[in-house]
Amino acid sequence: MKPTVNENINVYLEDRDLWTKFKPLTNEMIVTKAGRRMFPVLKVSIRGLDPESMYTIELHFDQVDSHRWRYVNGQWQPGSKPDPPIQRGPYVHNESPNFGKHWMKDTISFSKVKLTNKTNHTGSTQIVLNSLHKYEPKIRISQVIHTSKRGNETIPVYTTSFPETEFIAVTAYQNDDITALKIRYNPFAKAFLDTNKRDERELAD
Amino acid sequence: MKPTVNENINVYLEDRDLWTKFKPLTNEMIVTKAGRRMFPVLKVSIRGLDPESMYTIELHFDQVDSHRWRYVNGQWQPGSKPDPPIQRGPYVHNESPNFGKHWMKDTISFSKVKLTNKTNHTGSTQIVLNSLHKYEPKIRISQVIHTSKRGNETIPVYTTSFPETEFIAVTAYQNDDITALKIRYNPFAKAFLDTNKRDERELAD
DNA sequence: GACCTTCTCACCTACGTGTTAAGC
DNA sequence: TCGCTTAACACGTAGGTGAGAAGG
Repeated sequence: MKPTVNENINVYLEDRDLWTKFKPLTNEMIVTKAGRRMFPVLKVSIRGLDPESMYTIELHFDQVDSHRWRYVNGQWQPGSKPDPPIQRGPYVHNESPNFGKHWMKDTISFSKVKLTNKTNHTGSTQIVLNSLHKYEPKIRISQVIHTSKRGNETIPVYTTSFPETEFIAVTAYQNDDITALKIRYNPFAKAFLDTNKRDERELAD
Repeated sequence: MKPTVNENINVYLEDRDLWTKFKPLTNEMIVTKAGRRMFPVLKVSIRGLDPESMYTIELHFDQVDSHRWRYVNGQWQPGSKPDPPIQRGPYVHNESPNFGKHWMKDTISFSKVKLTNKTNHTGSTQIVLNSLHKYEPKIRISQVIHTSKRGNETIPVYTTSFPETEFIAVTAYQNDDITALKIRYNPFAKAFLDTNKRDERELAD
């Protein structure tokens, strides 16, 4: 059985307005030992798959250059040489494998992926990145073909990436403007939004 | 392609010790408008699947008799005639479809299924039951066969049920002993466990 | 009245945030 | 010292409990 390579596959980035608020400031994503979720969350919608065929969807993080970056005087500057690269598998979306009609039904969210700077992770949700290196998320769609009674083939049929979602991995935020945007739009950081509002009120008194 | 009907499939109930605490008292499960999780949670481990074949796993609730039950003087008594039966689809485990090797890797938990007494539900996790009727959970394993470019067949290959997990659906607990067991073993009910302990301490003072 | 259902509530579990101080 | 990382923390989101009063 041959893969149904559909020439009409398209992957659309959701929440593009939000991503474009971060992009011009150079976005940052926290990495921790246990793993930290991304914010904004990467979400896509997909069209053009064969509804009855089976697909697996993966998220990669491509290192976009060969620099270790430094934040100096409010500016990101490329350093001399990068840390040794990390070879790790991609994050496989937790609803994989599934039918084309499933993937096209609703927006696909990568909210469960966790970014970490520690190897030796058992969980399938953690992805290891080098801190202070620049990455670009990439989506790969592969078709799952049942070739015989004893095997399956996973054949890439589409790959795309989103420049708007580029970021530098950090262990603590460097740019205060990035921190402010994270607090403003991430519901889980509402504690700090309320504090800011209270401060404003106290200043007004 | 023919289904790989494996004669060696076996499904084992997990947490059997916990279930057998409830069984002799006649277990009860709450149904609510929004849907209520089961406790204990139904968990199984599966062996004997073909690792490379694809399966879907479903949970049914078989009505085990034709009675509407009543709790009178600390005893469950069968009533005369049951309410009209509800015809609804099964709960499909959220990791479906998936490979045999995936299902056999870890214990499979049905923690997300929610029991309700209201029809007209949009969610795929809610299962409608008749209150005061007796049910027995049943697991069905079906193999997914890609028959052609434009279709899949889902063929049942194994079905089993667990007498230990039988229960009567209720809108409020009838038997205080059942309530006590739920509080004792369900972490989400710890508030009431602490209250009991505090009461005991206050009595001791 | 008796029986069953519904709703609100306090109190938990579980975990996602940036902050801050300490560590290296 | 400086740059970066770690761990504890307060404070949110999100949602799972039975209790108890009210409703039908």
